[in-house]
Amino acid sequence: MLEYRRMTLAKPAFPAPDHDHGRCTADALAHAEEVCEQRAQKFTPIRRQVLAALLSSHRPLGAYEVIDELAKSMPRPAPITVYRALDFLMANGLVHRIESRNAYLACAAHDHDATSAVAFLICERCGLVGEIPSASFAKDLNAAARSSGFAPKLSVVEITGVCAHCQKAA
Amino acid sequence: MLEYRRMTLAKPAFPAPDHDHGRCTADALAHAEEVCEQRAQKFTPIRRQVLAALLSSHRPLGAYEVIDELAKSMPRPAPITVYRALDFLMANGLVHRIESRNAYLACAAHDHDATSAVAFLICERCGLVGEIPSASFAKDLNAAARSSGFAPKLSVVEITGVCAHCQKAA
DNA sequence: TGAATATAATAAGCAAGCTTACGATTATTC
DNA sequence: GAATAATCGTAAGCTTGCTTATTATATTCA
Ligand SMILES: [Zn+2]
Ligand SMILES: [Zn+2]
Ligand SMILES: [Zn+2]
Ligand SMILES: [Zn+2]
Repeated sequence: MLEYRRMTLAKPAFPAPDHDHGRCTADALAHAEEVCEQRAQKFTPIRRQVLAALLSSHRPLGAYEVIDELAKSMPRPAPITVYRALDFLMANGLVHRIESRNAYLACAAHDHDATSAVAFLICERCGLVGEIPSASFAKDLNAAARSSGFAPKLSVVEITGVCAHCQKAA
Repeated sequence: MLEYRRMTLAKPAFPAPDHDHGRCTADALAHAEEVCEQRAQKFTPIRRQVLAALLSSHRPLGAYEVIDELAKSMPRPAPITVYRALDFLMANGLVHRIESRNAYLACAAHDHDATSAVAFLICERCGLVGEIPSASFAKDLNAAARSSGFAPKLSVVEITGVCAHCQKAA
């Protein structure tokens, strides 16, 4: 029961419109610090700022949108600066790349391991993106792949649709 | 048994290195003609040529690669020309877009209905791409999505890994 | 045949994503 | 404290993906 609560709390499938986003952001930044310390990686100001920019919403941002976001609070960074930070954050499992959008999303589920597959739920109305743990389907997916002798490594699973909140609003 | 043969022939999960690709291409073009006729759509020369370019390999090609391919046998087409053809071919289920590559792939499984989800197996060694029918996993995937109230519409499932042939070659 | 529609060619351009090159700055390490 | 490595800033540029606008060519059909 405790385990169940912990899991459902730790892995919200989709960001609820009324969640405490300040807390949500603070937690993510704290988590990032922790991860970097554990791995002896440097969570430098620019890396923090890029992550913070992504955390400002639960929407994936293109690299140039990140630049625009940062430009609000500092001298406009060059693309390379942002790409370097994004590479770092992705390498450490703090940011996901949404392939179908060429965009980047701050990881909101700090408990899946960095290498494991994640599926994304992308709402076509509000643009918010949720993560669902791969456990529930990766097995079947990988089995289907392996049935033809294919050795799966990395899975991109991105589901577009309408989130619960936007359905009600319609 | 007959049904089984038909299905495995019609839905090869991954293009075998020794398959009769000439036949494979001819079949696909014939199928395209058929589909267009049934739908009263025009399978014009440029559309045919773009499809043929994509069929030249089982690799996804970017729009500019398609242009390069066409340039070999005709005056270099403008981007817009190719994009129009690609849009047409996608709308009629003859071509898939591989989101994680910003590239286009000729559909090699002429029997899945145009709207249903498909998963792709992308070999990171040889670059070939196979399709697997969604049936085997779409159910679980959609169920996982719906469990959080999300109404899934379109799924992008792209699995990178190593194909059977490249595993042997290694 | 002539109007309406669909398709294609021509020309130009924009925006996004990403990279290369190089010098400056900061940490680490010996 | 000098050498090394990691990080960052600056400047420039490349490629790809895709669009807009306009004119021309077929097709369809009344
Ligand atoms: Zn939040
Ligand atoms: Zn929504
Ligand atoms: Zn083939
Ligand atoms: Zn291969």
